[in-house]
Parts: sequence; structure tokens; C-alpha cells
Amino acid sequence: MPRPRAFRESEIIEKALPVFWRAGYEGCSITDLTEATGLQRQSLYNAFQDKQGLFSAVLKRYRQGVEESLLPLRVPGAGLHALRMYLESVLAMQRTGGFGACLFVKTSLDPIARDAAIRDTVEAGGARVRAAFAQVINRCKKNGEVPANTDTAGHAAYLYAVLHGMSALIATGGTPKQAAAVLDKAFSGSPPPAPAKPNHKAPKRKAKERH
Amino acid sequence: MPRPRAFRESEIIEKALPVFWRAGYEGCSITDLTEATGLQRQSLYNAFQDKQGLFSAVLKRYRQGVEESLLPLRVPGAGLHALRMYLESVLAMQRTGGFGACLFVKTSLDPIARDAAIRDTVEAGGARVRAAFAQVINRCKKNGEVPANTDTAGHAAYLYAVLHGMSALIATGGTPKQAAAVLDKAFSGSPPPAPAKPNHKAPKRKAKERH
DNA sequence: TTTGTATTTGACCGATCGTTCAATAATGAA
DNA sequence: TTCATTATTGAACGATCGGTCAAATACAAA
Repeated sequence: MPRPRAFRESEIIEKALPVFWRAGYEGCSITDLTEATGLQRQSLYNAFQDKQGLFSAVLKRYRQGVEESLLPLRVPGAGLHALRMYLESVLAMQRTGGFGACLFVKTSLDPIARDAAIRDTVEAGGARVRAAFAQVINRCKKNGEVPANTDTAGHAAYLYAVLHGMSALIATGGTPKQAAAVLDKAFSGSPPPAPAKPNHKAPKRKAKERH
Repeated sequence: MPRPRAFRESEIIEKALPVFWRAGYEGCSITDLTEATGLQRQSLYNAFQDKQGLFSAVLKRYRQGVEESLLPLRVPGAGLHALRMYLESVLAMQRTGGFGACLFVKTSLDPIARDAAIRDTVEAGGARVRAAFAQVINRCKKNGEVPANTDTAGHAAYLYAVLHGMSALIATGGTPKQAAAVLDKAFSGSPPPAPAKPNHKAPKRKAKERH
């Protein structure tokens, strides 16, 4: 019997996401958010409790987007090539989007990260990405694309660090050429620590194989 | 003939630095800064023009500290071992200090980085670090510690990315063990792309050699 | 000791912050 | 049509924001 909402929450969240992403939690105001979403203040408060409630919803939505972006890594044939393409696509999106870094990383450096719930969400998000990387690496160990004695979590953390390190590099004046060199180094120098034959680029057409 | 200052600017800047570092430019208020420095508002404004003026001074001071931290890399004998120790010391300091990342990186993600002067300072700071890394790598190329055909700027950017990537890793829930794995990978997998003999840890006592 | 000059002090500015109140509007159930 | 319930609207809340004003203060040159 009550009056129905004139908006869908998901739509509001998606409009608020880039605002938070660009400016950070402290860096954007409720007015910024009402202007971006088209909602009145009170409607926003009705739906999301307060600014932090909206931000939490935005973080969840962001995580959902991250999960979707990880889908190419979930496919059975996805190996190092897919991983590299993932890193490249994230970097490309960050460049075009004009946000300087992953929202999880940005948020972790924001004072709002003192809040335990926010911090938990951020850390869980990062862990999901690293777990997806680890999944690929484990597959590559069975493949032979990566030495079987590789420290999976360690290598996943390594690629995760390379990804966000490239963001930091670009954000602090690094050139695209330098970022490309980083990527090359990360994917050329990492597979051959154990096997005798250091031939790189060996399993070229491994993606889209049988599952 | 005028009344002398009751404080040294450098002292104020050093007290303001951790405040900005922890909370970011937008995240701390003038009141935070007056409380941390012990100065009254007007004295602060007299000395630094405005909030951004103080922040600029803090950034310069931070850069000075970075330069000092780079000194061990400037010494003639400093090689890959010194570089690795540098990365480790930065990480250790970030852990003890409780700021989540390099102030340059944090600032680059802050809305204040839209200001051209701030952005320039941040990028110049990052470039100085990368240049110091490159200096070491060049030395190592002559040493033989690193292949002579190495892309110096690229490898410097790589280690720079690894450093800040580890920060991001830890900030988003990565474990110290994972960070250690990243560091190992960065320093074990990088030297041997060109030379035939993949013996690592060869030039052990290269530091503190003749200059 | 007088005087000029800059610092210190503390109150104060308008603007904006996140948040809320009260009135109005719109719906489905009765 | 009436009622109960929630959404919307727009004004307003106290607190805090960055920044400033004006008087009192302390020094050095004269």
C-alpha cells in the first residue's frame, strides 16, 4: 500500500560509483551524489541510510564488476596469456576511466578504511582477485605453463602487486612505455625459474582448449 | 624590527607531515593541523599562505626524506642487494608508520592532484625514485650483476611498480608472507633473462666496494 | 624610550558538511 | 473512497570547513 519508489537502487548505485571512485569517500559530498544520481537528499537517505551506506552499496557493486571482469580467467582454458590480458584490460580501463587506481586500493588508503566493515570489504575484494589469479596459476601448473613447484599464492600476489604497481607507476608520472616494460618483465621473467629449458612463449595456443 | 617567530617552519612542516600522510589532503582539517603543530590558525596562514601552501611545503619535505632514504643507493658499490634492502626498508617503514602508502602515490590518487603544481611535484618525486633505481641498474650493468642489454628505465620502473604494488597488496589484505614472495620473485626472476648461466646471488659482497 | 613592523591571539566569517524535519504526494488494501 | 504507509520535496539543522579580521604583543632599530 505504500507509495512506490521512483527509482531503482541499482541504477542509483551505478551512478554514484564513478563519483566515489573519482573523488574518494571523503572527497565527494552528498550534493555531488544527489547531482550525479538525480535523487533528492532524503530519498537517498531513505534508500541507503547514510553516506557510508551508499558507499558500502557502491563497494559491493564495484566488487560485482570486478567479479565479472575476472570471468575470462575462470574459463577452463585460461592461462598466463589470459592473465596478462586481464592486467592489460584493467590498466586500459583505468586510463580511459580517469580514476587513478582500483577502488579497493584507493579505499584502503582513505580514512574511511578505518571502519572495520569497509576494510573487510576491501580486503575481501582484493583476496577474490588474488584467488582468481591463483586459480589460473594452479591450472598452469597442471598445464606445464608454470613450474609445478611454484608457490601459487605467492605468484598470484606477485601479479596482483605488479598490476597495482603499474597503476601507481602511471599515477606518479610513469610512461605507458615503462608500464609496458613492467608487464613484459612480469610475464617473461616469472615462468622459467625451475625448468631447465628457458624457452618463453612456448604454449602459445593454450587458451580456449579443452576443459 | 618586527616580532620574531616563535617557531621554526621546518619543525611545523615535520609535525604536519604525518597528519597529511595519514589522512590525505582532503581528509585532514586546519584544526587537525593546528593541533598537531601547536600553532594557531593565523600563524599557520602567515607562514604558509593557506592549506595547500602548507601541503606543498610538506610534500617538499617528504621528497627531501625520500632523497635521504635513497642515499644508500647512491653509494658507488650499491647493487641489487642494496636495491632489495631499500624496498624492504620502505615496506617496513610503511608498516610501522601506519600510513598505507608512499605519500606521492597517495597524493596522486587524491582530488588535490588535479592541481597542476601538486601533480608536478608528485610526478617529479616518483621520477627521482625511478632515476635512483636506474642509476643502480646502470651500475649493475657495468658490474655484470645485470645483463648489459637490460632496458634500464624499464627495469627501474619494474622495481618501482613492485615496491608500490606490495604496498597495495598489504593495504588490501595481503599477508607479509605474500609480500615476501613478491620481493623474492622480483629479485630472483629479473636478472637472468639474457646470460647463459642463471646463477643467482653471485656477486654477494659488492656493496661497500671501491668507489 | 619611542616607533615601526611582523607575530600572536582568539573571535569570527560565509560556505559547505552530513543529516533530519515536516509537509505533501502517491500508492494498494480495505 | 477512505486509510495506512511509504516516497518525495524543500527547507532547515548544528557542526565543521577553509580562511580572515582586529586587537594585543614583542622585538629591533632609531
